[in-house]
Amino acid sequence: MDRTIFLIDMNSYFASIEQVSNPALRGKPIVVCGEGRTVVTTASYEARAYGVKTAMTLPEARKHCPHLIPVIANVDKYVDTSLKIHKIFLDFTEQVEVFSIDECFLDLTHLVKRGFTPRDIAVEIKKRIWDELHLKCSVGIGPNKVVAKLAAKMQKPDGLTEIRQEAVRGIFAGMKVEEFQGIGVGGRISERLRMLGLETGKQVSEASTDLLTYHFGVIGHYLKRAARGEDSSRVKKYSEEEPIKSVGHSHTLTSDTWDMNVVRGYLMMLCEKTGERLRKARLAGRTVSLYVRWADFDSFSKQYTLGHFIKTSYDIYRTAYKLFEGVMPLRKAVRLLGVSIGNVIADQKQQYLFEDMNKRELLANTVDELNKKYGSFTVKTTSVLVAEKFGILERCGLIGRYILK
DNA sequence: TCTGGGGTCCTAGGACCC
DNA sequence: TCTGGGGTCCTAGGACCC
Repeated sequence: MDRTIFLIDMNSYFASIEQVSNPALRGKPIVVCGEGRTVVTTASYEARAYGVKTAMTLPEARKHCPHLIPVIANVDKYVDTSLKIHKIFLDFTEQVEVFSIDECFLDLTHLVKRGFTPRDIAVEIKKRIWDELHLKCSVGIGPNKVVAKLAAKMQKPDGLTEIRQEAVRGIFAGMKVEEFQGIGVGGRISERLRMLGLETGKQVSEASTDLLTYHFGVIGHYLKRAARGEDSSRVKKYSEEEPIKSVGHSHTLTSDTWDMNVVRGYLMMLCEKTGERLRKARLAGRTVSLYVRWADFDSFSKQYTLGHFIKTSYDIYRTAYKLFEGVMPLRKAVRLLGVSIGNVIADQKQQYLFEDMNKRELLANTVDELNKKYGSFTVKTTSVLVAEKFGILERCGLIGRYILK
């Protein structure tokens, strides 16, 4: 039975939202980026015309376009806009699977059966997104998710590409393996496929399953099918939300450091942010991971699984710091620190009254509530105060934005 | 101012239990 | 006493996605 699957990919998403909300940025070459030692997250089409690309460093981007305007990312705003876009999709089908902040799969088989053409549905969805949010998107249409995903990449911006079932085999057979990027075939895999003499979709689809599974494990089976444009996975319903598996934060220091005070300060900040989000999601976890990238870009991760679930920033910090002690004394300067908590479960206890919580949880919750109401870091726990003492907030570029409010 | 930040999944080896 | 195997959990690293 033929299905009609859409992949809708928002064009230059973060940059377009910034241009919609600030008229002064419209028609200008802008990039959305982070703070400190950062790279381009999204470039507007005006900036792309100069050769500015995602993942470029800011100085590099400026070389291409000297009058480039950098805008600091405001993720809350982008999430908010995503929810509005999802609402539009839900008017067409309940099978809306969120693939990323700017991409969704939609199963519109039922509308096609009722006589609407895929193209007309796509035009209507694009019109609504434009009318209501002034944003453009590319729509890829195919008989399954893999085909829809590749179709969406074929025309940008403001694209609309439909690949019919009868055309799938021919199109996929003629594609180079590098063009499968985005459907689970990244740079490393396509490179290894090439080394095996498999350069096109046709060659991969005709390769022996034994060869593919020998070199790629379980991915081998998937590769052979994907290279033919075959995929039977269904589009999930919007209500079937995937449970969160881990929550974490990482940050590249403004400059490499040997200073343990700076390391401790950053770890506290990261644990504070991680804990805050963990509690906001009403979760608790028991595996704490530490990620360190050294100045020479070498990196390692360490994790520890506790016998009980934790959720306070302090408990996360205690474990993360213990992990860090395992690499002391430092042999190289630290470039990046990351903390995450996994093995998470829903934390029912939080629905109980305050009196059920121990003092530390009560404090953490109260701080979170106040910060939610009045802005991040309005109320500071001791760890943030210590971080502040060592100048970490300033180094993070946070001073003035939060502390002085 | 060379190289961000948020995730997920897979693998291989070791510990431990039956 | 020696040897083997299955299952599960954990760790560290790598690949992938946007």
